[in-house]
Amino acid sequence: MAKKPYHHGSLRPALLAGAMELLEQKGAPSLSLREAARMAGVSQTAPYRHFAGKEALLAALAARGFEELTRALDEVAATGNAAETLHATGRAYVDFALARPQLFRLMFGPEIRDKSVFPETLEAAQGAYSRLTAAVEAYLASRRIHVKTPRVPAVTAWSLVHGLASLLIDNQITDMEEDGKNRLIDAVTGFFVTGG
Amino acid sequence: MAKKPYHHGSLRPALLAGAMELLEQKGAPSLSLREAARMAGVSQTAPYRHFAGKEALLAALAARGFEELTRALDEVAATGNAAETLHATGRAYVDFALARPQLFRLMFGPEIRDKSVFPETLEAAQGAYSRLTAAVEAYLASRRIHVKTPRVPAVTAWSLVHGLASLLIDNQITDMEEDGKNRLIDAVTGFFVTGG
DNA sequence: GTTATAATGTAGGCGTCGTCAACAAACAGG
DNA sequence: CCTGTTTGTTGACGACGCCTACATTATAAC
Repeated sequence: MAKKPYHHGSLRPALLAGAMELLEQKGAPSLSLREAARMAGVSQTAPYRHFAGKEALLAALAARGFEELTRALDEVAATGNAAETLHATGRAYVDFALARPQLFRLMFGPEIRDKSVFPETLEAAQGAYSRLTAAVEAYLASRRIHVKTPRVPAVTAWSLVHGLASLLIDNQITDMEEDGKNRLIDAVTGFFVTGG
Repeated sequence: MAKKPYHHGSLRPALLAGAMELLEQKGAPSLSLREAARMAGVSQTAPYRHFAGKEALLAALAARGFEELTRALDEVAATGNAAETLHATGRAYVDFALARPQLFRLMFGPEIRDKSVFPETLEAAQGAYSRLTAAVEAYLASRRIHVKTPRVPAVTAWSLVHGLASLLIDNQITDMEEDGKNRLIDAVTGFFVTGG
């Protein structure tokens, strides 16, 4: 029986892993530093050696989330023509939110008050945003549409998929069987490329 | 000096008023029943005579929010042609979110786990949704577009404005002066009627 | 190797919160 | 007036974030 040593050895990753599990089970507000510490088998104040406070731990989780989202967007980035890629990007964004709703809420919600306080989180978020922008730009170029900056179309496309994802995970869209919901997601995420 | 009587007299509205103020200042998670009770000048457990718990109080606030949103949408419902009305409806939705971000977050966020537990809130939410649907339906009719149900276009329009509102109040869209932001909002909310 | 120093973990406590049980005051209908 | 119900109060429980003071271990300079 390995009795536990005074020092954990890799507490920071252990805390992040436990906290990520708690996050996905119960959401950020119900996640407690104390419970994450319990899962790692350390005292309730040990986490403060690795994170400035609860918000800093959440910010680290959010950064991981943005990295995973970025990866998911990259995976569909080279499929078919620009219109298809844009559609697939939107679909991947919504799929990510549906697969990990609590993480998604944390990434975009108010629990992390100012991302600029957490450079790692900010950078990871910008990485994900750049994938969206790239897909929109490529689409515009393929349609020979020229704009000074792609900001307005990028925000439009982002709003569309972000709004759909938010409404879905917050249970605002009800009374649909699974199949109809899938078609709905395809229709909405495709709206930007198919036009009105 | 009127010393306070044992019975407050109208505690329920007083609690709602105080809680609404706290909500808009600090957000739902930081709002405490105890502080609302303090503002009303009663003991910390008095609110339990009028609300089953914190969530029930929040649900009542959310219901008020949906009623105000409904009113705001009704105010722009009869302006100009159907396309203009739809655009104005979207703009009013975003304006509401910007004017009362914490209330907006509460209305659509996860603090109220299941609206069906709070019929007043559910009904108020459906009232607001019906205004959105009506505007979309009128627009489709004006363009002689026939659909079996307006669900897909309604959800599309809703996603667009809801996503934009969410991104704005969660500070995801930065580095813009006020003027540019206003044009951005006009462009995004108009996207549904102007087409891609 | 010994020893100073930094890193990492613990113990205990403060003030806050949501909620519950038990009790007290005021109102309302007979 | 008397009685039952409504509406308040008091006091407590467990959980939380976070703080200070202290203990243990790793690190590295000599």
